[in-house]
Amino acid sequence: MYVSEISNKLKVSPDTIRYYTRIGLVTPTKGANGYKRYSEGDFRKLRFTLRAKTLGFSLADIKALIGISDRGETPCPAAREIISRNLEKISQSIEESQILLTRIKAAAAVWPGLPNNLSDGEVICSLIESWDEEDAE
Amino acid sequence: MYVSEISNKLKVSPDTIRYYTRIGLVTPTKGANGYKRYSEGDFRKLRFTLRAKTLGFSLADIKALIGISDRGETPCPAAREIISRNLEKISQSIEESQILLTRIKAAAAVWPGLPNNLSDGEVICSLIESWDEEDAE
DNA sequence: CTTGACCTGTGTGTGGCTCACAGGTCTAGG
DNA sequence: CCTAGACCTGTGAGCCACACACAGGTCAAG
Repeated sequence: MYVSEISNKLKVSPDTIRYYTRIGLVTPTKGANGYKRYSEGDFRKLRFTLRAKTLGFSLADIKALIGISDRGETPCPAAREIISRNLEKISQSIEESQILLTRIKAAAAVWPGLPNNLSDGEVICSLIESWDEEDAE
Repeated sequence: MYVSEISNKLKVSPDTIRYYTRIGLVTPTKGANGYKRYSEGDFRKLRFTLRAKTLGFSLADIKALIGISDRGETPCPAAREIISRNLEKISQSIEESQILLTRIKAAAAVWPGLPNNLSDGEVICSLIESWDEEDAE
């Protein structure tokens, strides 16, 4: 299989497949015409990669898992650990985003009361300039 | 003011200040010893930058706002638009993260029922291999 | 004037792609 | 046999917002 066939089957851009190849997730052989040729195993690895990604695995994580599998060991314990790490990370980032959202909404609400025009070049935008007086250090 | 003084006052790393300088948010002058010297105006721009960042502004956005302000116009309308764009973006990303979280939890829940050991090298990790049958394509 | 602590600028690496570009390959027609 | 053009390929570089490594400069103490 060539890049385009793989990318069609997996419904991602050829560039994505090429990128995964570049970082060493798969190691296709070179055909006579110089094009990269992917094996069935490569295809499965790439499909695995895309699925793992939807579970929040980083490509570095995935590369490690593939390596473990290639050495004949079962990568499931490692995968389990990554999953639990990801759980925390994502919960945290959701929290942070929600805080950010609250902050933005608050800013937007305060807005109408502030002047648009400023007397000199000292202040860039009064909303933001005057903002963090409450949460500043 | 030198880099270190600015970074102390604003409680960010010197590298951050240097980076902001590199991308042109501020344009300090060069002192006799080759060190960059920041004016009061530079300081205010950098403080503004950090505050705007806590509202989700990108550095590109911020650079544009500073440019508008430098030309003597009021950047508040532009800032307003950016804020409303950010509101949407962040709401969306929160939703996506929550979906991801649900998916991971589901995966983790299914896990104990699946075999750890595989008969051959065909499958990398059965949890993930067998995963997306329900949300596939 | 030397030791050493600290500070500086620049270059490079990060993740996960995406895009630009020059060139190769393949098919249809003359 | 050759050519035109469509498509495909590989590689290099760019994106964001920094963080880090490194060589060298600066400054106070001895």
